[in-house]
Amino acid sequence: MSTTSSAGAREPKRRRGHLRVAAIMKAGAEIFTEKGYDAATMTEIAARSGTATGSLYRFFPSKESLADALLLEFAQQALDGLAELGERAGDMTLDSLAGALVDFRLALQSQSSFAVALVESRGAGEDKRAKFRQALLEGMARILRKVLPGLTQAKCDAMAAVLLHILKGAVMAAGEKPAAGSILLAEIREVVRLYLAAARSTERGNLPS
Amino acid sequence: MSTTSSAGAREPKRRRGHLRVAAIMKAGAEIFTEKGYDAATMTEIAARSGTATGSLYRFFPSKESLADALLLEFAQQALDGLAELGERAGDMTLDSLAGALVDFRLALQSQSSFAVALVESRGAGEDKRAKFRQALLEGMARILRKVLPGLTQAKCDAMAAVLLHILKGAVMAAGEKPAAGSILLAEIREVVRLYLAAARSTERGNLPS
Amino acid sequence: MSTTSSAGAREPKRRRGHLRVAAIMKAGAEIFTEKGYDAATMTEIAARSGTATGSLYRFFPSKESLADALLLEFAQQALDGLAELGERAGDMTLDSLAGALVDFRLALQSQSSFAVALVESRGAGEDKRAKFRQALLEGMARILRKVLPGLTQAKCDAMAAVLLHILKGAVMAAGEKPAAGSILLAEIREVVRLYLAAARSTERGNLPS
Amino acid sequence: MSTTSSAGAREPKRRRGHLRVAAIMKAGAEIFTEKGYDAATMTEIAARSGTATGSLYRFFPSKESLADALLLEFAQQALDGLAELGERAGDMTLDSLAGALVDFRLALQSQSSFAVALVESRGAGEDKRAKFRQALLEGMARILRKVLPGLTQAKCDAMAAVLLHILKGAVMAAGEKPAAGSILLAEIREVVRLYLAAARSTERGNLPS
DNA sequence: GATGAATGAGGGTTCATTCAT
DNA sequence: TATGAATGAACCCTCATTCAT
Repeated sequence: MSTTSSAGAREPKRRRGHLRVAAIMKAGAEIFTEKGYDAATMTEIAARSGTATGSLYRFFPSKESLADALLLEFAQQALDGLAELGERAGDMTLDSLAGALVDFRLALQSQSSFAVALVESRGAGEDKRAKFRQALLEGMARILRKVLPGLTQAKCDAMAAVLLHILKGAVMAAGEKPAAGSILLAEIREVVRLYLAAARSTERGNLPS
Repeated sequence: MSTTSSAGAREPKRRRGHLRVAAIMKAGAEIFTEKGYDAATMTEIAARSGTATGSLYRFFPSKESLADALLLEFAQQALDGLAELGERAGDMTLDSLAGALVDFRLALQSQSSFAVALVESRGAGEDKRAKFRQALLEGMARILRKVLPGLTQAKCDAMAAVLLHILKGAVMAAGEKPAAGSILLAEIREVVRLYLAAARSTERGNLPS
Repeated sequence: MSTTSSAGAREPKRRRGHLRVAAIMKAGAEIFTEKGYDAATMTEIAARSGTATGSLYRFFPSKESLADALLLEFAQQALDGLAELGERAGDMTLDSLAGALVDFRLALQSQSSFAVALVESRGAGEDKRAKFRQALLEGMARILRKVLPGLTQAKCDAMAAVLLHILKGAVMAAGEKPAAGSILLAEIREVVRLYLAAARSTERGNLPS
Repeated sequence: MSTTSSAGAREPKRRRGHLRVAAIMKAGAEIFTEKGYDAATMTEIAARSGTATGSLYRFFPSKESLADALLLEFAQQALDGLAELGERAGDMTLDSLAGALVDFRLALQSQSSFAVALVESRGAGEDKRAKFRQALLEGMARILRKVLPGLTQAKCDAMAAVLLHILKGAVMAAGEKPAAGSILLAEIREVVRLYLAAARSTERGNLPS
């Protein structure tokens, strides 16, 4: 009881804490996206999120830690999205997989366009990004193994890396004027499809079962 | 002879100036690449190039001007390389063109690994980059029109953008351990080849002659 | 009561802010006076006022803004003093007006010795100074019109400018050793008196009523 | 003979040196006038005078020394002009002396408008200016003693200082639009005349002979 | 715990002065 | 001796971070 009540007493605080953190991360995401890591200022992030600088530093003890948190969130979404796609992948044609991959990447971007800037730009934190990248690669490789089971491990890893890169191009497409953009998107989808299809025929040779 | 000697009288200065500029651009390239535009400091660039800050500012009157110079050099190389490739493209199979494109991109990167960071990075100078990118796209589109004359203008432009993006992946490959790297490179070459080949069959439809 | 206490809650901060600003303006006044605008450094002003550079910039976001504030304060005092003198001027003999003008100028200087350096000094902000000077001239002309109503507008304006300049000489007097200084002051007062008296006889001619 | 010839051998150099110095001082005067002491740069002065920085520093080993030389030149002119006026003063009415004094001050300004800025503005070199000012005061006092021989020494010195200050006002007049300017000048001349005339009647009392 | 004023190291840039040529 | 490129201390200003309230 006392436990419960004390927990209850704390709950609002925690909830408030969560709201604060969410507000800060939202503001951070926006401002990092707008200006890049270096040009973003903690003061502005604090202001936009309606937080005092001191409070901001209670939740994120440094600018880098805020960027890290944002990155982590991005990684979470990316990995979750990839895993979820992996579960559906078995039932898909390569064609629709290609589309799904592009959509996945676009969704990622629109949800967390900020993080990309961070992932690309920061000098420090190389290792964190490497780890995240590794996880992404594994997620992608898992999908490939599911839809193209005949591939060697090495081929699978290489394809994962290449696909990840190609998909990044979808973002570029989204930045263009709608007309040109949708053509670009179609092209990217087509490349992905071609790549997967080619891999399938390669696979045939390996897996004559 | 007297000409030579009199020319020599100022040569050392000029030569030293060129050396200085080269050293500064090298250091700038490195540090911009390592840290990005904002986080790079003129002081560090000066130090790494063995120059006093004041001297650095004699050659490049602002941080931005140094970045611009680096970008220009990169653009020059990129555009020249692309143009040169364009001249050879007519005589190539799509296969060898794919290889040549990848090689071109790699050469670009190794010569000017720096500029990428700048081209990607945030801030002012958006327009300069846009212009450069436009030039690059045109160069690529020109090649495509040469080897795939049946393509529509729009398809050509879209392919140019997508190819440019895919080729950027070659850089990633170069950053890997040799073993994995050469596999990755091979994959990218393969994707490019597939993409070109697919475009050629599309083209057949358009150009039934 | 509660009002008082709640007001008091922020009072210390505000009071400290005011003290800070006052200390900064004092230091700025001193150092601008000692070295002139360009040679004065924000670092030294910060140091002399016991403030960190960053804090200084919180209150005055640029060197120019500090100079402006100083100028404004000076202008305020000058204009107020002149206006106040103008109200008393009607009841004064020209003799006591001469003394009052000199005293006014001296008071101005001792309160704000700083601003003179700024008003005189070079650079941007020419217009602000021109505006201020214009206001001063008008204030002085108003006094003259009151005590010498027969003067033409043009004569009045000219006299105002000349008087303002002569009075500036009082400052010079204040900078001398007391003995020589009081003689100088007496001379200046005398010149002013002479000038006013001469204007009055001129005026007689214009206003034979 | 050998002396003569060796002197002759050196003469061209000396002459060239003098030309250089003159060019530098001219450029220095202009640029100090245009921008003030601090904002003027040795590089620009060198460039405008067609001199290499190194050479400039051979003649004037520091920025301050150049300013000093300019000041000295100004002092020379001022003192010479005053002395010359002193010689004519005996034969003049107070009226024409007033005019002559104003003209003298204006001439000084137009010949060396630069130096005023230097005399007023610089923090260092207080002593040099004091010495110059002292010489000026003596020159003025000498004139006064000549035209108003009955004055006490103290009165004379005080008047000299006040007159010098009033005359400075003539510069202000010269800066105005012609119309207003000539009115102002007339006023200043009038004040000077009044001041001198009043002193003469004072003097009468002292010197009833 | 929350607040936001205060801090001061560090960034880009300038310029008086020096010194290799 | 003349030159002008090189030097580096110092300037104005910013902002991540701390701490008194």
